[in-house]
Amino acid sequence: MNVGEVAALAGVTVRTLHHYDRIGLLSPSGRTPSGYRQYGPSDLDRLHQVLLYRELGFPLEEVATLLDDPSADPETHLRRQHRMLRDRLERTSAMVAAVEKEMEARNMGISLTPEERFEVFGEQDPAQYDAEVSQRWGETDAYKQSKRKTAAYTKDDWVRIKAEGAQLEARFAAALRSGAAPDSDEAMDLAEEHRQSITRNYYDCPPEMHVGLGRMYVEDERFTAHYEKIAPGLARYVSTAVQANATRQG
Amino acid sequence: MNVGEVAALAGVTVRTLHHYDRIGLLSPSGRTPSGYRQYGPSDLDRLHQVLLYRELGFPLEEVATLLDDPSADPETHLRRQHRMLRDRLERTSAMVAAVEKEMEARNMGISLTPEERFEVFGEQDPAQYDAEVSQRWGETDAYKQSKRKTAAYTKDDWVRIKAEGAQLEARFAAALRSGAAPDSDEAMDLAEEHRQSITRNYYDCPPEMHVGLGRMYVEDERFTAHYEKIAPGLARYVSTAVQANATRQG
DNA sequence: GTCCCGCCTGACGCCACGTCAGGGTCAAGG
DNA sequence: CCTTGACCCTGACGTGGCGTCAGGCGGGAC
Repeated sequence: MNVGEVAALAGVTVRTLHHYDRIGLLSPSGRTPSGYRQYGPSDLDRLHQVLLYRELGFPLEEVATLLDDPSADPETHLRRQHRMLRDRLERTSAMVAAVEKEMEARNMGISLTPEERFEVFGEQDPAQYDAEVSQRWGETDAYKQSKRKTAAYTKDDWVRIKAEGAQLEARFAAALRSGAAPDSDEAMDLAEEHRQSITRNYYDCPPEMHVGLGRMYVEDERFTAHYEKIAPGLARYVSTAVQANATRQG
Repeated sequence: MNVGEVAALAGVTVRTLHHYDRIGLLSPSGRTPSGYRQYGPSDLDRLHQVLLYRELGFPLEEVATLLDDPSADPETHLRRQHRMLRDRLERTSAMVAAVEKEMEARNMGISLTPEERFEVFGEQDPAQYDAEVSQRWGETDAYKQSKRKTAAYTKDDWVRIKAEGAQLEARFAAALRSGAAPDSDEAMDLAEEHRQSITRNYYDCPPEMHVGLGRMYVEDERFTAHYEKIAPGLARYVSTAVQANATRQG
């Protein structure tokens, strides 16, 4: 793909891609003989990450160091992005609430105190995550070692986590074959186990979010295919069990 | 208040306030004999608006024209801010969902198409609101007249809307005095009427949001006072009725 | 009086691009 | 085969929204 196509796809300008090339943040993996930039799939991956981090307010230089850090795998980035996006969601809804409060106050002829109206503009600090951890732990050797260790851990655990997932899927399939209803205790318990394993291994996944994942298993053909390959009807079975489990909990 | 205090309150730097003064976006209403900037309550109001619009991505120059537009009263700004913040909320949760999808995909060894991953970065365009209406209506005289008319309307209707609100509150008070339970049909109907009047006159207010407002009536002392002045116990009565109505609808 | 903090006004710097300028490239159509 | 128009290239300068000194005045606590 050449610049124009990538730009259109990603919703940025050509100039932006030129800029990212110049500062070494994202250089296309190839060039045509005539000098045209040629972007490959891996470049798109990287661009995606760049745009996410940019959206989250990181300066480009920091984005580069984040993405070039060899001790940080894609999962690390996704988890960080997820956490920051959820923070932002919270902050935005606080602002929505503040504006609603102000509207209602005006509606009733009440006026709010300045402190109140400004409180939503408090600390945000985009780079607080690195800063925070550096401040708390210092850039000591212990901290660095722990960081390396965690990175190593993740790689070691990777196989185990994958196996754990596969085993759960197998147990789901067994339940399906045994004729247990998707809203039976057995299926719901499996769903709950699934949710908890996500929370343990990846990110905090409350039942509500879990239901969203479940929906995706039947709505997105590739996720569906993944389950159907294990046992026919499994995608819908898991999805229903997840939903039943969430209802049971709520 | 002098710069430092305002800066601390609003969570911005002194330099920022200097800048806003220089470009004429926010000049303090007074100066001490020695030249110190003196900010009054109205300056804080304006600063609040400025920060909201800035947060929403408007360039400062546009913020100035928005806030200096004599045909736009505070309610107009609040409604616009509210709408844009809700848009942003939607967009952010879409991004959260996208990241979750990606995590889940990786978890299952599925890879997403580039289009899919970039789709959340589609159009956003901060100034789309003005642009949109200008494009659709053109900067014609008809458009300008309609704009003036709406502004005039709002001012004319203001009295009616206020009266409508007061009347509703009186009917709530009557219901309370008559001994009707807050979750009686009578009270819930009043609550529904309240919600619909907000939707008609101010902003779209689904039951869920309405419950939030109701909570505020008992949690914020000034809102409570407003209702208690009409009839003792009215704040909690209205709040409960609103919640009952939302439950009935949901 | 003096010490220190806070305020003032320039003036320069920086980031993430936007916006020309001047010129090569590529594919479709005449 | 040549033109035409859309697309690409590399400088180079401009811009918005401040950050960051530098040099100097104001003010109140001791």
